[in-house]
Amino acid sequence: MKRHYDSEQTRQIIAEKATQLFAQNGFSGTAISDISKESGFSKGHVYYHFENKEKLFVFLAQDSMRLWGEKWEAVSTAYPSATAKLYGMATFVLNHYKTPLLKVGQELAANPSTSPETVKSLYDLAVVPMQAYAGIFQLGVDTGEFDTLDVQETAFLFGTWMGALCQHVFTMEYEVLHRMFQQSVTIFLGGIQKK
Amino acid sequence: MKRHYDSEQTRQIIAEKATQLFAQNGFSGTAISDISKESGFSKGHVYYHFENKEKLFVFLAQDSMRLWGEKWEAVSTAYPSATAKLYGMATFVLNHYKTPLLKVGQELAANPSTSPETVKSLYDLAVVPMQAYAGIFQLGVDTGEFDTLDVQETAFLFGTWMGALCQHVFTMEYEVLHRMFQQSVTIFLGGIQKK
DNA sequence: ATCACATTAGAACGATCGTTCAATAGATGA
DNA sequence: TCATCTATTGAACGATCGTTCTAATGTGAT
Repeated sequence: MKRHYDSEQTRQIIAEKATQLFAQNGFSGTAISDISKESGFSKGHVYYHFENKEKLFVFLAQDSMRLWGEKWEAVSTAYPSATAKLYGMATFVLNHYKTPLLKVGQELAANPSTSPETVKSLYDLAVVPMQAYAGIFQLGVDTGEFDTLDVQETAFLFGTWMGALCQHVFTMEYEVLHRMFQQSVTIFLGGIQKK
Repeated sequence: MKRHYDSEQTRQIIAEKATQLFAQNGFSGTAISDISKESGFSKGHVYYHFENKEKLFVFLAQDSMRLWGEKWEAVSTAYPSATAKLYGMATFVLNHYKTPLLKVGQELAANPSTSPETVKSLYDLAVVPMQAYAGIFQLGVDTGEFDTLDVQETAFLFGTWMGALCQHVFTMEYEVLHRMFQQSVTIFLGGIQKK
């Protein structure tokens, strides 16, 4: 049962361009007409694939976050220690910077006219990276690399910092930003490692 | 030469409500009609005081940033060391959280349709807090409290972190967030203090 | 009381937004 | 080849946006 044209690919293209635009210009800063123009398909066709703008965004955010989690799961095993994992995570976050969708999600969730289901979906999304961070810190405590610490709180603080650094991805050079990420981890580790 | 009604106060009210709305809902997420509704004055009257939306925002951002700098200048002398200043700065940032306008400024500056003068003005704005941060780190290096470090880079990293924590000001309780700020400074200090 | 001017409101504009829908074009199976 | 279904377009909608303009209203000086 083959597709007639390649509708699946069309949907993919729209999704990719939309992700990029949302990440760069925010939710209300991105128009369906922008997505249409950038992807090369008509405005009406976007609605053939996605019910509306909110649902489109939620899908993209969920999808990119799910992919993010899977990729990290696959990569993380290569690092031998919690300390190495933390440096690896910094580079990983930088290289998979679709996480800005989380920030844009905050914008959407904060808006009073956003539907409650959407808000709920968006809050649930933050769980994915937070669990990944928490896993590293729990490991570090268990192995004795890190001081005893509140794992959830530390994950929250680390995640906040990494997410904020991501925002500079459109205005700074990769090399410079990469050094910033590494430096951040070094400082962070200095604050939680066993003396 | 007194004002007829109290136009100065009117302008102040509009500015305050607008600042709050911009900080909470972003630039494109805030409509002039919102500002009108929230301040209690007509939409047309907003344009009596401010030329247009962009100029209004730039004014608010510049004004709040200038005030921020002055207040910190006045407060900072009370702290005896760079370490104490850094903890004080964290509380200060939390209590004067209008800094989110900086984040909103990024949103505006990233939008291609924003006028170049506006973009320039917004970039210049980040200088204010960055200098305040850099001052603390320079002091710490001079007094020997901190390890030798790149002052500008460290200020950038610290500022990024504090700014990101500010974003939670609308969704978290003050007490909890305050502990997060303090904890962040503790971790950060652990990474830069002399061993 | 009246005049001039500062202050405010509110209607109206063109543009753009998210969304809907009827019509078309391409592919498939009979 | 024809009918059917999917994929796609483009026009059109009502709402909302930033902005402008005109008219009304309050104030201080004369």
